Amino acid sequence: MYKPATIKDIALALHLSPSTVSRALRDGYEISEETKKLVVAYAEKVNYRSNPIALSLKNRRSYSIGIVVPKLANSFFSQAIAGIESIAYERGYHTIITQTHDSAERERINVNHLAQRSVDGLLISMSAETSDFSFLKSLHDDGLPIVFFDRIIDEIDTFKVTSDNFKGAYNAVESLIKAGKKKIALLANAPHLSITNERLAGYMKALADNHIHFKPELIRNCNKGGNDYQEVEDAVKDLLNAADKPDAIFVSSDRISISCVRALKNLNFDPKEIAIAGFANSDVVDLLYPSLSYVKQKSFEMGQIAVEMLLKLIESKYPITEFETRVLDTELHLQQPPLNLPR
Amino acid sequence: MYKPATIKDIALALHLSPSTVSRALRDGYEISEETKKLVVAYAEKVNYRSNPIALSLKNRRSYSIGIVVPKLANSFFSQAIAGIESIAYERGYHTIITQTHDSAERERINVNHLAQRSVDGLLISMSAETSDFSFLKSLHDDGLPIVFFDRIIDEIDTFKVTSDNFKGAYNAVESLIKAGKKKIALLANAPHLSITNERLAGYMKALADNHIHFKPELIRNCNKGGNDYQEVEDAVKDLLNAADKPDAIFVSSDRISISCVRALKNLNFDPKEIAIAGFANSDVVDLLYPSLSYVKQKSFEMGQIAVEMLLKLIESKYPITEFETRVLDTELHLQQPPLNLPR
DNA sequence: AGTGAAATCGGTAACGTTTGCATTGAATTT
DNA sequence: AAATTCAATGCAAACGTTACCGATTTCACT
Repeated sequence: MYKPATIKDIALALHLSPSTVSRALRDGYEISEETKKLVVAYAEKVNYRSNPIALSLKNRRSYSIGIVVPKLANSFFSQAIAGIESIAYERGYHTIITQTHDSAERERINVNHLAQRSVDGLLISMSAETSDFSFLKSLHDDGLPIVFFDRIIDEIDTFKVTSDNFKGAYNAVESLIKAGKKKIALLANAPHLSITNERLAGYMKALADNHIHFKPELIRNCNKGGNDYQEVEDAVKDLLNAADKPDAIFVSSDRISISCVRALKNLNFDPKEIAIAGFANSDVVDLLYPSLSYVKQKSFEMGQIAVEMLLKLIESKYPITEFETRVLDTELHLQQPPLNLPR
Repeated sequence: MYKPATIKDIALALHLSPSTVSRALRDGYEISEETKKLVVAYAEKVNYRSNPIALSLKNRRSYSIGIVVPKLANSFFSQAIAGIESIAYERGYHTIITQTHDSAERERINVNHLAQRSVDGLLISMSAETSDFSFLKSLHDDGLPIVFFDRIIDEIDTFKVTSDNFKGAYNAVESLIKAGKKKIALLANAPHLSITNERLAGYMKALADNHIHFKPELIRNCNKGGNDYQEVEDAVKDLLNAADKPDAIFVSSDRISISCVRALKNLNFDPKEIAIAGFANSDVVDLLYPSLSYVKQKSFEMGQIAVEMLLKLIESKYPITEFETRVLDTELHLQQPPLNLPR
């Protein structure tokens, strides 16, 4: 059985008390240089490592932060996590990553598990399914530092980072209009997500500013957030079989954008006839066919900002009451000119 | 400050001792039904959750397993993790996911951190950069259960799961030959990875079986494992600018396959002239252009099998000395017939 | 010589939980 | 009635660490 050396072992071997050893290892001022050297040397020899579990129990601090995202396979989130880690490691924190697969129940379980593992704080992007935030609210009320990113919620007052979803959507839809599209459908995520509504607003404003009448019948919500391909294909089929067939689709969600591309391919639609623009952070969007214009979020930066906010909360001596919601720009990548395809 | 209810709190409130409360909650036979009901009811009321940290300290068990992979953004790994979680949660274990970004140092840090957090076991797929396995070996010798998956190593004797990389490569290369390709280049990952060599062997055997002379000058290794796009583009450019230009490329690594597709696009090669076949687990491979034949690994299943092996190790009463290496089949998806592209 | 301040170290409790052992009281047996 | 059994509960130690409070020694200064 794996049994690492403890402070007690060292104390016993060196005929010292555990407290002296502890202080020597932490370079306490009250310990003589001589003893320190002795202890440090012996600790080195037996490869002593302080036991983080014992420390967590004692200090109620773990120097680790919990991350909760819907899906790791979603590039946006894995990029954001990379951003989080880049800062966290630098500051001496470890990360514990969990995914919810957009299930409200799994989210609750994961969050509670993290809280009890005494993570020092939580970074969370909400699952599409969650509508009851009370479990988070009570943890937050109890003093657990939480920062929301991307899929933020209004119900809890704390630091938040998200993208300028309104503008991102506006610009994408505008680009479609400028390309001559007149009937632009909207394929959206679950309607109670913050990002869904902001992007919907951007879509509507772009239409209005360009004097295009808004038609509710051109909107489809995919409540499973693109986790279920069939749902997306059905929506696309439904839209494109309508009498008043749209000439473009704006997709307001990362995963759904991909599914929409696949649907157009599977349904054999001519890419010339129906343009796509959508949010997408996959690192291969530019290689997809049919190709699309895409709105890319600054996922890595968002992760960095989120974790910095969280560390501010964690390390602050005094309770913080003034919170900020950072909104990041998005990047619009226009659909590439028609491929130079082989005949 | 966040402070959940403890057994002591309950004991105090109910004028009982902590031990009685503990036994009541675990349904100990020595406690009267009456008391049990009382305790359980009160625990429910104050939302008592046992403190996993204290339990870990006491039992030297954490009911959590550590996962170490090179990169979450790599679909293969996020799929494998989903497989791991599906079983782990069912069996009452939690997962702690970390990524190494193919850095040997980060790998060592993460592994040691997990070991000290007293995970009950480790699931690891090695970083491309690692050549010194001593840190793993010593942990394993000390009794930490470890299971390797996908990128396995010979140096440590334990359970392992990987794909039939030989056959996967063989079939892919064979399919290229059947499609009439004669000069097939190989774009490979770092040469000291287990999977690299197995796939190389499959490539060579397929050539030999089809009486194609093996030419070492058609091989390029990307030591950064596709994390550096430029490295791949350079290799592709180099290959295709040769006098004896290949008519196909077999890519023996997931990320590099994607980079290769991108390189062909950026370098403006005619997909008709140069075919690609490669390992790839991205969920959008089928939508890429230029398109390719791809070998898909059973990532989800691999994760499931790996975690089952690990749990066997963890929960076994007696030390296990007979180890198995499972080898999973791969699926070959042939390049789709030429797209019905718009003129 | 006496006082006291450093310097250096040890003892103990505490974090939350479990567990072997001791204790209590009541019920049962002889 | 005394002895024995049994059910129900409490006590204390332990997991590894640190913080507080003392204890001891040395040494300088009056």
